[in-house]
Amino acid sequence: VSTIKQVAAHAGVSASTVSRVLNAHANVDALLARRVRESIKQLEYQPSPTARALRRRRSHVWSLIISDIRNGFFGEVARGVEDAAQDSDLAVVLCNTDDDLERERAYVDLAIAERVAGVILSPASASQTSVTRLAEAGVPVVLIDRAIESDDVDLVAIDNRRAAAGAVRHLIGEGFRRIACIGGPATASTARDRIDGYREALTEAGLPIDPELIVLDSFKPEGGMRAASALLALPDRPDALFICNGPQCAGAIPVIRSLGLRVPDDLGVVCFDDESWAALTSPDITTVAQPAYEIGREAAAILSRRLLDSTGGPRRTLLATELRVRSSSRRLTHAGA
Amino acid sequence: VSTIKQVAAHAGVSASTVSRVLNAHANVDALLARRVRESIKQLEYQPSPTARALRRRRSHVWSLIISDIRNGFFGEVARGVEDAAQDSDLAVVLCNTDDDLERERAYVDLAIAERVAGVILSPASASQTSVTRLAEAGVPVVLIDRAIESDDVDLVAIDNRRAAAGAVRHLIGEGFRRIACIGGPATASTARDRIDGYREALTEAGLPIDPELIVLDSFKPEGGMRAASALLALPDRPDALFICNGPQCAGAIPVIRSLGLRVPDDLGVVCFDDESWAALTSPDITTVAQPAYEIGREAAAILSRRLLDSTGGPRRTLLATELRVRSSSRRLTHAGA
DNA sequence: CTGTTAGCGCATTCAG
DNA sequence: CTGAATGCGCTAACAG
Repeated sequence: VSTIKQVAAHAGVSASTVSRVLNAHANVDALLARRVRESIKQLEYQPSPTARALRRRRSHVWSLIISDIRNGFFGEVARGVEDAAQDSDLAVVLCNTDDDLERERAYVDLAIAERVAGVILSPASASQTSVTRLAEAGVPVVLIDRAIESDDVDLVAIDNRRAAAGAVRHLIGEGFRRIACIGGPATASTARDRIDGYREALTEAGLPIDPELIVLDSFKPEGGMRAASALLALPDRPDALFICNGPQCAGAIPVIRSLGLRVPDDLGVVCFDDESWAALTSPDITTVAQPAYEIGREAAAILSRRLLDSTGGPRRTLLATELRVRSSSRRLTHAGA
Repeated sequence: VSTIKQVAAHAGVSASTVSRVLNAHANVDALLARRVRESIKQLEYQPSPTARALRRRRSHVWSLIISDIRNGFFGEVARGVEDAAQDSDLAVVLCNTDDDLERERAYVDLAIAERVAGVILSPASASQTSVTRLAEAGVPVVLIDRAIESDDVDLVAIDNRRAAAGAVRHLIGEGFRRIACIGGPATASTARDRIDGYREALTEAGLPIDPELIVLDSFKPEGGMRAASALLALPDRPDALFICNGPQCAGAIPVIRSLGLRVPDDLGVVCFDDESWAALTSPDITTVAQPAYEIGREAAAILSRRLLDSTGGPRRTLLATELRVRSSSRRLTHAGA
C-alpha cells in the first residue's frame, strides 16, 4: 500500500527511475537498480494496476464473455483462460450473458470503457454481433466455441460439423436408423453446424432426413427436457437421440427414464460435451469430447500474441475432438472387442 | 470512447458539472443537467472505470477467490455472485487457487493493490489465512463456504456439522452400521465440520468410531478415487460411504462399480453437494444439497451492504441445506412411501 | 544514465 | 449553483 514516490524517496532516486527498473527499461545503473529493488522489497511495494491502466491506456484484465459458467464446458474453458492469464499477470473478469444479446452488448461496452487488454467471447448470435464494436475500439478479440458470419476475427473452436457427422455415423454403424436430433438455438453457429453434420451423415448413408426428428430448443437442461418429451411422444418414435450439448442431455435423461425406455436397446444416445458425469450414468453415455480446457488456454495464448504483435490476418484454430464410445450407443456385439 | 471533457464541451459546461450530474450530486440546475444528459447520450459517453477507480481510491470490481471453478458448487456460487454484482454495476474477477496458499496469497495481494471494492473468499486454510492482510488494507471481505479460526469476519455458509450428522443419521436409520467417511483436507473448516457431524451421529446412535474408516484426501475426484479404493479394500469392508464433497463422489463411483458392489445393497452412498448429475446415475445418489447459488448471492449482498455501512459486527449467515434422499441409500421398504 | 515535467480521466476541494 | 484548480499513481517525453 505504498506508492512509487515513497519507494523513490526511500531509495533516494526519482520516481522515473523506480518506474524504469519496474519495467525493465534497460539503461539503469546496476547499483541504483539494486537499491531500488531493495526498497521495493522493504516497503512491500506493489504498483497500482489502476494507475498503470490509466496511464498506459490499457488495463490488465481480460473479459471472458460466455453464456453460463454453470455449463461444465465453460467451467473448463474459464479455467484454461485463467491459468494462461496468470502466466501473463492478467486478471480475468467473468461475464455471463445467458445468450442474451442485451447483456452481451452491455459487457462488450464495459470492456471497451475499461480498455481491457482483450476479450474472449462466445457470441450469442452469429449475425447480430458486438464484435464490430470491439474492433472499432481497437480491443483484441478471440472468439471461442462459436463463430460469427464475418470471418475477420480469431477463432478457437472445433470442427462441429465433422464431429457431429462422426457421432451420427457411429450411431448408424450400430444399426440405428431413425435418429433424432436435439439441437440448440438457430442463432448459435455451433447449433447450425452440428445439425449440418447430422444431416450429412444421414444423407451419406442414404437415410431420409425427417424434419419432424429435428427439434431445436435452448442449450439448457429445460431445452433438452422439452425436446426429448416431444420426440419420444412421436407416433413413429426415433430409435436414437443425437443431443447437441451436455446440459440438454442432462435434461433428456430423466425423460427417457420416466418413459421406461431401455438404453441402448430401445433408444441409442450420443451427446456433445464429455461432461464429468457422462461416464457415471448407467448406461454410461457416448459423447463427443471437446478439449474445453485447451480451447480456453489456446484462446488466451492467441490473445497474448496479438498484444505483442497485432499484425497478421485472423486465424481459425480448430482443435481435435474425440468420440468416446460408451454403452449408450453400443448395440452390436463387436467381435474381439 | 469519449471523455468527460468532450461531454462538457459539447454541453457547454465544465467537467465538474458533468461529473456532478453523473454522480447525482444534488444542486445542479435542472436545465443544465438535461443538456448534459443529452450530450452524454449523443456522444455515447461512458465514464472510465479506471480513472474513477484511481480518483475514488476504490475500484469497481469484486474478487472472487475460490479453489476451482470446475467444481459445480463454485460454478453456482460464481453465478450467484455475478448476478448480484451486475445489479450493482460491479465486475467480478475470477481467481482459482486450487487451495494453494501461495496462489491465495498472490490473489489477495492483487486485490489489495487493485483496491477492489470487496473480496469473496473461500479460504484454503482455517489457520493460515490471508484475511488479516485484507482487513489491514481496509478491503471488505466475506467468507463463503469455509470459516477461519478468527471469527471477526462475515461468513456465508451452511451448518456443516449438522448437515453431515443428518446425512449419517439417515444412513443409520436405513440400517447401515459400518459407515465409512471420505473426508477433505484437514485444513479446510468444512472438512473438519463434516467429520465432526459424522462422528456425532455415530456416537449418538451408540456406534463405534473406527479411525480406519475415516480417510482424508483432496476434495477432487482423484481424492475420492484413492480414498474409496483404500476403504473398499479393507478386510472388514464398510457397508456405507459418507462422502464429503461432489467431486470426490464422482471419483468414488467408478471404484465402486469396478468392484462390482451393488448400491445400496452392498454399499450405501450419501454425498455432499447435490451436483446436477446426482439424480442421473443409477442408482441415483442421496445428497446433501447446499444452496450454492444463494450462498454466492447472499455473500454479494452482504458485501454491498458493507460498502454502504461498514459498521456493525461480523455476521455469520448459515443457509439451510436439504437431504435429498434417493436410491443409493434407501434399503428399507418404507411402508406407505 | 537520471531527474523534471506533464498528463492519462475523473472527482473533489475551493472560490466566485 | 458553477467553474477553475488540484491530484489520485504512474509512465513517457524531454532535458540535462
